Amino acid sequence: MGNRLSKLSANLKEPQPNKSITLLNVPLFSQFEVSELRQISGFSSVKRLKKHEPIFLQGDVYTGFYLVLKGRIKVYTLSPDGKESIVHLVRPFDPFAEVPLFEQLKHYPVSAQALEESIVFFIPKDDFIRFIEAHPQIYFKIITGFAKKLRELTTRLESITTNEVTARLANYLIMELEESPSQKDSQRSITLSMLKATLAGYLGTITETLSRTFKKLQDEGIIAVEGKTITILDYNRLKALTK
Amino acid sequence: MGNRLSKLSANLKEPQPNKSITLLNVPLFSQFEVSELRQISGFSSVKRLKKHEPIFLQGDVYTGFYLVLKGRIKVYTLSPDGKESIVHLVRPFDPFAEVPLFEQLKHYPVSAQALEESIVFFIPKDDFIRFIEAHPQIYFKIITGFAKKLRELTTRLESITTNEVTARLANYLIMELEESPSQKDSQRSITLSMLKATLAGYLGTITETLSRTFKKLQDEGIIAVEGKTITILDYNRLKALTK
DNA sequence: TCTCGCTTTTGACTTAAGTCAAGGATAGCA
DNA sequence: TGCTATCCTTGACTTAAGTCAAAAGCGAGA
Repeated sequence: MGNRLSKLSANLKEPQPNKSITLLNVPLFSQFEVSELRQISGFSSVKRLKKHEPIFLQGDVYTGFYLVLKGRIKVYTLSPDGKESIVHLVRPFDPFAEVPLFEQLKHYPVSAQALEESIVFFIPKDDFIRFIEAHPQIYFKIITGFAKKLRELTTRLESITTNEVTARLANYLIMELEESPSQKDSQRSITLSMLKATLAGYLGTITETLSRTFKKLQDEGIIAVEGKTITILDYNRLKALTK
Repeated sequence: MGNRLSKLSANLKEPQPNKSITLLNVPLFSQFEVSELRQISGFSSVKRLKKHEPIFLQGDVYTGFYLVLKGRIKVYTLSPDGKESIVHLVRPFDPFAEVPLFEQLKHYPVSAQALEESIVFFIPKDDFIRFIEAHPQIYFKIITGFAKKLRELTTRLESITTNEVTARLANYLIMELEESPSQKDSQRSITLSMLKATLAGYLGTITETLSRTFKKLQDEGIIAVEGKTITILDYNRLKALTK
């Protein structure tokens, strides 16, 4: 395993190879052998992104999809009047912009931007289609990934239509807590990887309302907010707001 | 082709076989030959549903998925306090409850009910998994179907978070008009296949608000509402509300 | 360390949509 | 044809959240 990792890290052309950052961690590719992963990294490229750096814009010609290796990516749309709507917040090892591959779209239907300093892996569509044809086992993984996205979206839709902002924020905080690695119950705190305005967009509200909602939860002693760090003081009461 | 159709209709055990109702119209299966379609109908069953008849409930043991052959199906969830949230409105030839197949779920995560008199096709999960394994070509169709659902959900999420009810209703009416077969611009009218309360749920609002919104559009001379029939009087102005 | 610009908070106000309650309309059935 | 249950509409009122404006906080670079 150590061998695999170091070979791959070399392929990713990382100046200071971080062994934990490799395609081996990507569920989409987890079934493949090193030789096949080499093949993938052969036609793909690594991109380092600064905070807030755009990746592609709605309407750009569709050339392929991405995997997040490190950081956080925001996938969003802008309505004609400039209102931003957040479609996904993508975390490490998950793909984004892979859906258009299967829709004969010629252009990206959304925009994407790095929320923090990030590393992504770009996979050109034609090479990937060729790879799929030669390795149809990957279909199942693609389906599994889509199923996960569908579940996430239906849950969000449900939350936005039936809950008020307080419940949606509580949902989000608990989800972050559960998804974030380690520190199960020790230090129950979350560091936002985005502007509060972005979180507001994800929750289907605006920054002022989010600010007031944070304040309300803080006044009630349920959380403590210090800049981008939110500490959960009373998990049970937070959970109770969830619905 | 006439031959194929009649054989299949027989398989569906339709008392008065409607030739247009066959698996041949189902995109998921459109690539298969008659012999394979026979195999599918061999392990599946046809269910005739009365208006408002429940199909399965959230929490029921997951036994398989469905295809709509005729009618309209509502897929929904109920929140603890009884508020209904509509996940999908499924039209003929589209599948529903197929996502859990790929999530190792043991129970249906949603409920489903016929909105009008309908005919559905039930496909048991174990038989279908065996079929998939023997016919991996179907993976691509499944992916395509999921991609379509993902697009629909992101569009709805966007519409619900950035638009007001008037725009959402306009969106819906135009979508219905475009999706409904024939009658392109001749008679521009829509017949709702559901209660107005259900449509309200789909649009992320409530029946009173929907009623007032219908009235507003009617007062402005954009549509005419007579019971479940909505006639579009001024397509351009309706489209302009869309955003 | 200071500044400038961006982010966040706060306040006062508006508004779209939800709630509650009542009255009509309508469809399905006896 | 009439009855009843369900569906839909309307009115009066409340409320959560959005808008607009200003001040405060903060952070990256000079």
